[in-house]
Amino acid sequence: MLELGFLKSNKERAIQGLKKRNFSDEALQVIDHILGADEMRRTAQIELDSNLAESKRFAGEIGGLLKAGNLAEAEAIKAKVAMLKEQAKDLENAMKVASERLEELLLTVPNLPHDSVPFGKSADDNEVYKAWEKPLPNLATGALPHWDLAKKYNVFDLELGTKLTGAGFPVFRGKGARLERALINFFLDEASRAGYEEIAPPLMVNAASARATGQLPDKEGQMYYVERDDLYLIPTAEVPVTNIFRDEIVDEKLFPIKMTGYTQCFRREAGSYGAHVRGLNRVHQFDKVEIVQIVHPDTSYQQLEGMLAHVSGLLDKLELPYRILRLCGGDMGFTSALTFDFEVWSAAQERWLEVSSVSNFETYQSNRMKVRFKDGGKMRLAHTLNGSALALARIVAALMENNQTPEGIILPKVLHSYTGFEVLN
RNA sequence: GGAGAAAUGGCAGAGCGGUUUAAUGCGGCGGUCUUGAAAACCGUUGUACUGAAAGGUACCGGGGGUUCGAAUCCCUCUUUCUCCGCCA
Repeated sequence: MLELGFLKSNKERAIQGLKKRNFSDEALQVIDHILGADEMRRTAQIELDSNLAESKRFAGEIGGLLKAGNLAEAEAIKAKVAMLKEQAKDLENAMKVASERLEELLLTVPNLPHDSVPFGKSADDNEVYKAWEKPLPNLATGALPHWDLAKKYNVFDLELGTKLTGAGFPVFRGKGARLERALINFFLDEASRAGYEEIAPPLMVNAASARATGQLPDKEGQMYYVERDDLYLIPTAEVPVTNIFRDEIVDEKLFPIKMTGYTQCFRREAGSYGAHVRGLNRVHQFDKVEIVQIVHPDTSYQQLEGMLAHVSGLLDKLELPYRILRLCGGDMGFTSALTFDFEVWSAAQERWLEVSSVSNFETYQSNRMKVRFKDGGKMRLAHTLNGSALALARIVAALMENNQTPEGIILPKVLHSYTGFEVLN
């Protein structure tokens, strides 16, 4: 969440930022409500503190009086303390109410967009940051979309997934399952080579973790929830991996902290229907390798560049046509300050598929998470970043469609040693 | 799942109702000494909120209670360890 101190001294900048996120004048009042709640909390605390200080002083005096055998005097002071305690109860309550309101309001405010973020209402307004300059693959007539190819070559089976679980849970089989495993290993190896520590995290997290990275309360409806144990299935490895550093004071020398994790990701995708979600375009469970960084604030945008280069490198090696978008204020995630999306060309569907989202959250997550470091004796919040590198399902879809031939699907060279075969047929 | 034990600062570990402003040791940081380092010695060393500052308040796993006063007593939850059961 936004830092209260920042809001207090930069109200106008906050308002400009939220306007980029298309906040109405009415919605912008949340800032004033926050500042008001803070004021109330402070007033209550100042009174409460002096009340408690007085009680404490009296308690010490009583100790002395009792030791000296001055019972009458001690009783008189006890009566004073009782009165103070009555008042303290009210003050404590006032402070609690104000604090809770403050926290609640802060949670509803998204991150402020970076200066470079374009204005816009929807995905249509995103800026093409890096276009695909070379020609797109030219498929022969009769080329099939990946869901038809999947049947032809037994790559994955959606009907079977429906039988086992429900719609949106693909079952990969044979060479398809092997390809899945190959891509995971390839992505993890590339991330390790780039200096990311490999993490194999839990696939379920508690509410505190989900709140820290911003899934709660904003995306509660998008996560699977295990009520019996009060746990959430992770929508991305970002959640457990970033939370490794929750409530940690990090030694500045460790920056940049780079971690990668492969996990299956679970998303309810409530409200998504229609042709654009066919096949692997949108599923409830998919494999993804995520890269996460926790860095010094001064270097976060430089590190973001590095992450873009890393993801670009993966797609180059997979020989897939892609473009990079800079998301506009209306399409950015709640917690992000700047997000670049990678989209891969899916030749038979003739559309771009999002395969990676790389973001700098600045201090938005670290403030919720309390990831800090000491900067010359002063505590400062670190910056957090993450990106997909990469999400598998749609990569598989694009590889299948773009590389289809009458003999089968020709896999890019870089995968051959991982799959043990060159043609998926 | 059952029985027992435990949870204190970066770590180890004392304290078990009233100068706890949490002892002591280790580690960290600064200094003296040294050509440099080590050793030794001296000093310093948590977080949050609040305050212009001095200072104040809270925090000894979480929550609640007893008391004028709680790290210390009581209740409750959680976690860890040991043993038993079950099990990949």
